[in-house]
This record gives sequence, structure tokens and C-alpha cells, in this order.
Amino acid sequence: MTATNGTPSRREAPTADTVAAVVRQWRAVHPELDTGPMEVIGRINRCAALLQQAEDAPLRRAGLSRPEFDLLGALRRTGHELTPGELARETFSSGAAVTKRIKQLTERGLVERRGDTRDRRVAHVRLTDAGRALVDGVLPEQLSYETAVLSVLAPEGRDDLAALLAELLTRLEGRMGALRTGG
Amino acid sequence: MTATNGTPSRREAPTADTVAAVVRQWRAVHPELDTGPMEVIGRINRCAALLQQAEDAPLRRAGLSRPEFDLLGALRRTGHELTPGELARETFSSGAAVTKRIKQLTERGLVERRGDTRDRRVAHVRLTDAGRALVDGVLPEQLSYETAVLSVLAPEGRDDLAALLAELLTRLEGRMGALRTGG
DNA sequence: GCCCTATGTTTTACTTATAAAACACATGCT
DNA sequence: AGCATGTGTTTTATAAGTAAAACATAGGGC
Repeated sequence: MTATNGTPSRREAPTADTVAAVVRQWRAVHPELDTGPMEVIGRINRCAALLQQAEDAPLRRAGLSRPEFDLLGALRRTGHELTPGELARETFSSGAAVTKRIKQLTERGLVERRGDTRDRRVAHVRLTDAGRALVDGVLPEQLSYETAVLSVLAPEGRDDLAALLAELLTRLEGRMGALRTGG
Repeated sequence: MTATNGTPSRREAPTADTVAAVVRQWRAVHPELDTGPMEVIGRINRCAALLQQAEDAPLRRAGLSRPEFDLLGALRRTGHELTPGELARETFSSGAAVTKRIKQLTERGLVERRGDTRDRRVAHVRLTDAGRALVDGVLPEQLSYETAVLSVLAPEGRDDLAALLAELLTRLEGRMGALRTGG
């Protein structure tokens, strides 16, 4: 059905997800507009929302929000200390948000901070043993949960999807700055 | 082409997006885990974040947040009045959030409310002329902006991506309830 | 050494979302 | 009619994020 290859596959019928329904409504009201982008961007947004809702389940059992897990995960996967600024960049959040998260996680004994000896503006944050244990305990659950969620797709489709998203993401990350001016 | 079939395709080299780098780090630390799901879910989340940031630009010029635009858009595309509850379902937000948005949009003269004559619990919300004009003015800008953002992909890739996401989304929307118990 | 500017981090003021309780009303049972 | 229960909506208390200002300190030019 993908308009480009023209082959009317057997699944011609009703792209029955909510985004398709929304797009149909828009086309009925504004037939002159090209609603093509909605079919991609709307679905990415909706998938992200549903997946995050689903993903949160195993994390919540561990008492972590996703941003908290992202912060701990950044420390775990890099294997070394990170400064608040690096953590902000690594987790795509604002510095202020990271400050608050570090405070909370410190109070919970999951991370520790120490000042830099040379440059006294900067701090270094590292996982405690408890923090590392928590990440290592949650990650397998998290991954198997995600595997279950994605099992609705055939492995081949999953790989294709990953590849296409990688292509989009690579270019988006490269060009976001440029688009900002041209939009 | 990707990890599953084992064939080292020509695009072995530069999966250069940030998610690929993160996955590599995790594999180095936990080689025993299957990080496959991250390549899909991580990218969906990251794309959603980047796209929303980009998308917001034209909306902000119109003085609207995305949730506000979603609410107005729901009224515009359905073509009739909606109750707060219907708006909440239509825009995937909580009832409380919708209540607040309606209040604000009413103050700005973009929507109006009236009580139901039969059932005095329910309200009906509709676009004002100004509201409809605003949506109709913003939507084309929004779509052309999205088209520009997606132009980093070939049209064929865009369609494939839309189709794969539609498949995932259709199944996710169908099975979210079931997974909740099994996870 | 002192000032200027740049950088890393935290604080402040504010906005927004959410869950749970409260509220308002309908509907069905007696 | 009167009451119990369920549904639609709003309020309340609270959590979490952000932008902008404030702070603390580095590093270079004079």
C-alpha cells in the first residue's frame, strides 16, 4: 500500500491506527493540504507516548522515573564520572533539571558527588555501589519488557524500522540547527 | 542488513546517530544483553523529542503550545462540538489538563462553551470564528514545516517508515492493555 | 595583581501536568 | 419520591520542568 512501490498488498484495507483516522478527518476538511508528514510525525509522537507509558512499568517498580534512569544509565554505560553539564548533554535535559535529579538521587544514596580539585566550579558525579546494582538489576527487565512490547512486529520489520529511524535521526541531529533558521 | 542476519552490509560503518553510540556503550558494558529493542525504542523517543522541538517553532509564532493546538485541531477536524471528556480522549490528555486548556482558550476567545440542555453535567466546546481562523492559518505552515523537516528522507523511505510505524502503532494500540498485566 | 568576559552550576519564579478528591448531576431501584 | 451508584467535570495539592537570573570561579589581557 505504500504509495511508492504501487503494489496493492493484501493489507490494502484499513490502516486502523488512530493517526490514520485523524489524517482522514483532516483530509476531509482540507482536501487541498498534503497531510503526508502527519503520517510519519504523528505516528512517531504517538508511538513514543504509548511506548513510554509501557516502558515506565518496570522502572516504576524500581522506584525510578525515566529521566532518573537515563541519568543513572549514562553513568553506568560510560563507566566513569560525569559532570552535571555532561549529564545534561548526555540525557538531553536542561542543567537545572539535572541539578534537581542529582540532589534527589544523592539523597537516595544512588549517586555521589565530589568537587573537582583543579576547577572548583565543576562537580563530578558517580554511581554508588547501590546505584550500579540498581541499574544492573533494572536494565535486563527493561530490555525484556521492551522486547515483549516490540514482539508485535516481525524481526525483519523491527530491523527495517530501526534502520529507517537511524537514517532520519542521523540527519535530524545533523541539521536541526540549520532548519531552525530556515523554518 | 542489520544485526540479525549477520551480513556485514556496506552500511556497516557509520550508524552515527546518538542512539547508536549509546547502544554501543551498553554492549561494551553488558555484552550478554540483547540491546536490539533500544535501537527502535530509543530512536523513536529521540526522534519524537527532536521533532517536537522543531515542530513547536511555527506553533509558537501563533502563540500556541502543541497541546493547545491539538485541542483546537480536534475541534476543527471533527467539525462539530466536543465535550471535555471527548477532547481528553481525542488529544490523549487527562481531563484535568483539558479543563485548564479550555479555560485559557476561552479567555483568549478561541473556543466557547455551552452547557448541555439534557444532561447538565456535560459541557460542549466549539471553536469561535477566531479559533477556526487560527487553526486554518497555522495548519498549512505547520505541514510545510513538517515537510521540510522530513525532506531529509527520500520519499520512498518516508512511506516505508509511515507504513512500519502504522503497523507498530496499530498493534500497540490494540495490545497495550494486555501487556500491562503480563509485563 | 586586577578586571573583564566566559563557563559550570544552582537558585528563583513560574508554568504545566497529574492523581486523587470533591462536586454535580443522571439513572435505576425500591 | 428517595436513595445508591455511576459518570462527567472541576478543584486541590503536589511534583517536575523550564528560562532567566544569580553565583562562583577560571583564564586572559593589561
